[in-house]
Amino acid sequence: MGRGRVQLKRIENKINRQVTFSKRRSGLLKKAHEISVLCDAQVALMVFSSKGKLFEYATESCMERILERYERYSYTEIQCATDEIQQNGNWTWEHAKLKARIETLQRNLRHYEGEDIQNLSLRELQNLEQQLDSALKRIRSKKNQLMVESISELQKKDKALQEQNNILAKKLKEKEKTNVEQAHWQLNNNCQDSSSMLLPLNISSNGREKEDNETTNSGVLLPWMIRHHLE
Amino acid sequence: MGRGRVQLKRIENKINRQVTFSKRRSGLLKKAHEISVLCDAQVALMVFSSKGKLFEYATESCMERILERYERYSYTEIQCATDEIQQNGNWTWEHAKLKARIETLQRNLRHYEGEDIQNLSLRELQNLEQQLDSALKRIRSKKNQLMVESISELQKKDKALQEQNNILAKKLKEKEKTNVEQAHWQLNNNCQDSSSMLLPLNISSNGREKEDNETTNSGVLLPWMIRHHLE
DNA sequence: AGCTATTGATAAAT
DNA sequence: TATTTATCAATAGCT
Repeated sequence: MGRGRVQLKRIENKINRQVTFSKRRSGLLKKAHEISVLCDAQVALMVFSSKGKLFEYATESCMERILERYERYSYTEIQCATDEIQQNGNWTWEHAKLKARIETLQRNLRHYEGEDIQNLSLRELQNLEQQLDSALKRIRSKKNQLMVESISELQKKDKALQEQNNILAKKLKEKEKTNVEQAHWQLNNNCQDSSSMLLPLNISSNGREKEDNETTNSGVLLPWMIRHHLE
Repeated sequence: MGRGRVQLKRIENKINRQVTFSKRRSGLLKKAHEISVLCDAQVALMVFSSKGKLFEYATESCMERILERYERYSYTEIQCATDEIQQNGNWTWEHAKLKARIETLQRNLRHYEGEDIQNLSLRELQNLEQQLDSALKRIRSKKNQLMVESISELQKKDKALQEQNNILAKKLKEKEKTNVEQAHWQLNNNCQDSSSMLLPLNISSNGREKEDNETTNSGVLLPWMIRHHLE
């Protein structure tokens, strides 16, 4: 849609990004509303611009109820697990502790995200920098490892497919040869119309390779498409 | 889009509604993802089908953080809300929510620290890398800013001290001159022992500069030594 | 679940 | 920011 295909990656030009955001945002809100009306669904949508401004949509203008429903959906299991604690009693204390812990974690997280760093001292910034730098190194190394694995797996698959290909091509050749011989034989013996002679079937390398790759890909998940161990 | 214009009202035919829901839902999720990538926005989307099944999308697979951000945006007075809850007595629910949040936060933190990344997919690793990289940039920029400020402040102080120095040196010179004149005067008038004549006091630039710097530093905190606004 | 004819969304230009 | 226009994308109705 629009003058040219769009790459799914961050629009670098700031103006364009802003314009696109504005357009797509209204489109998204519209579609959210449409599905909610057409299909009788409950929808909640929150969009934060890169500048931090919030745009939201909620079916029947009731974000609250939908969020509650979402939380009910998500936390049912945990709720059961903590039923026991309820009887032990000191809820207020427990609650305060958890809240404090959350606040700390959130502050740390925001720092790791490079946000809310206005009030940090040089020393704290240096610690953060060091921490992030080493984390980044580890993550890049892991990413690299995954990619290397993925590549070697693909290469292995590629090799296997080529071999299979060769075998099939060989078989095909033999078959053609047999057909030709048979045709000759028929020609020599019966002297009939030669229109029944078959052209070579078009199962040459290109067409089949593609097909094989497709079936293979849809059947096997490459390492980077999934979590290694489902949680 | 499609074979005919669509009325914005509930689709009565159950089958059609179900099919349309399925199609539009995937379209909506796709568009939510697109705007989030293209425009660098944070998006959270929840869709409940009419049968109550939940479908969701969240930028960087982290619904929790976005919901928190939303709540921060919407209710600044969380503590008031807490008070209400306390009286309503729905402790179990609240407790479960807090615990889940802590768990999520901790997991995210560990990821930001480059730990527990064994089970992440390539895509998740890439998101992490991007996030950390941009955070690191911001932190380094902030650190740099602080250092530059600090340097310019020191330079300003340095300049002021040198001026003060010059003034003091000048005054001293004048004083010496006066002393010499006085001595001469005494000498001429009284012809007494000259052993009482004073040597110039050792208050030359080197010694005093150091002293001044020390007192100044202990009195004024440089910007990078403190949080700008104490929390 | 696939397939098209259509409508809808939107990127670029204004 | 709003409008226009040329294109691409989504999807309604069929199979």
